Amino acid sequence: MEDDLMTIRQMCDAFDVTPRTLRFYEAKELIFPRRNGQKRLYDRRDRGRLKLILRGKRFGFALEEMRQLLNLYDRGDAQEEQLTRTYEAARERLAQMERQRDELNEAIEELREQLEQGAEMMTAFRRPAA
Amino acid sequence: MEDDLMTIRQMCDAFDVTPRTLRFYEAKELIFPRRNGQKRLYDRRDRGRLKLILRGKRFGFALEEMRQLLNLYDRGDAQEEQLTRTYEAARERLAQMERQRDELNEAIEELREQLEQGAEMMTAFRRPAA
DNA sequence: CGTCGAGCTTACGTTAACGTAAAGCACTCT
DNA sequence: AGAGTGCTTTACGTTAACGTAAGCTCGACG
Repeated sequence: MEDDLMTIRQMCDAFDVTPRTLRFYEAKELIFPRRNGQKRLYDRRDRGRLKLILRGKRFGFALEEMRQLLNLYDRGDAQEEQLTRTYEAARERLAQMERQRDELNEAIEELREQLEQGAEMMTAFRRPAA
Repeated sequence: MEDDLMTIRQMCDAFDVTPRTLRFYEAKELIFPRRNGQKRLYDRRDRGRLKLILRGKRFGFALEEMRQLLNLYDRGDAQEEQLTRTYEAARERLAQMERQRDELNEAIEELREQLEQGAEMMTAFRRPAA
């Protein structure tokens, strides 16, 4: 048994992405599938990277950020500095997300207040039931 | 006293936007300043609309959405239906924002967990103090 | 008279992450 | 042979909300 390779379609089904997406990530040098003739074949490593990429996206990382983080690991020497950098990138992102959440909460509160005032206006404008 | 008009620069200073932004909003038919020769002059109504626009932006409304909402009011007949539509648009947006906040919170939690695991890895990799 | 500053118009540039043709190869089935 | 399927490459299109640059006008000021 080789390395348990998958075609592009199998990948799409497995990860719920389009072929375009996989080719795009490849063009952006985030994954490096091998070829059989001209067809792409994805191995376990490719799947691992893709999984990390998709997870990163959920966290709001841009693709370019993910590329850099992945490349840090890929030097074979996942030494302290690399790990530290990744860790710090993640902590920074976490802080960003928390700020974003706080702003969102403020906006929600503000809008909620507006709506309450609006509700009063509504009843004021409402004509007596027919 | 007329209607207490302002130049584009005064508007920019007052609302902390660029001239480009005001001209852009005008091109998109969100505000309609009058002209003195070729210079724009903004009256109280323009300022009111701009204020609503910027508030809407904070709430995450797109400009096109704001245009539609503003136009509802502008028919002179701010009747029940118009108010209702605006009210519902706002409530919908509020729901969206809450969903967005919830997703963000999930992502934050997930990332936090990852980071805790990562912290363990870090200490494992750390070599004894020099 | 020259030019300076403010404002104007027109119009292309930016950014991210793909979507969407268009056209061609490689196999397989019938 | 023809048709169909799956994959490929190349390359332009999309979206929002402006940024930015070029070139013109107009009134004021020294």
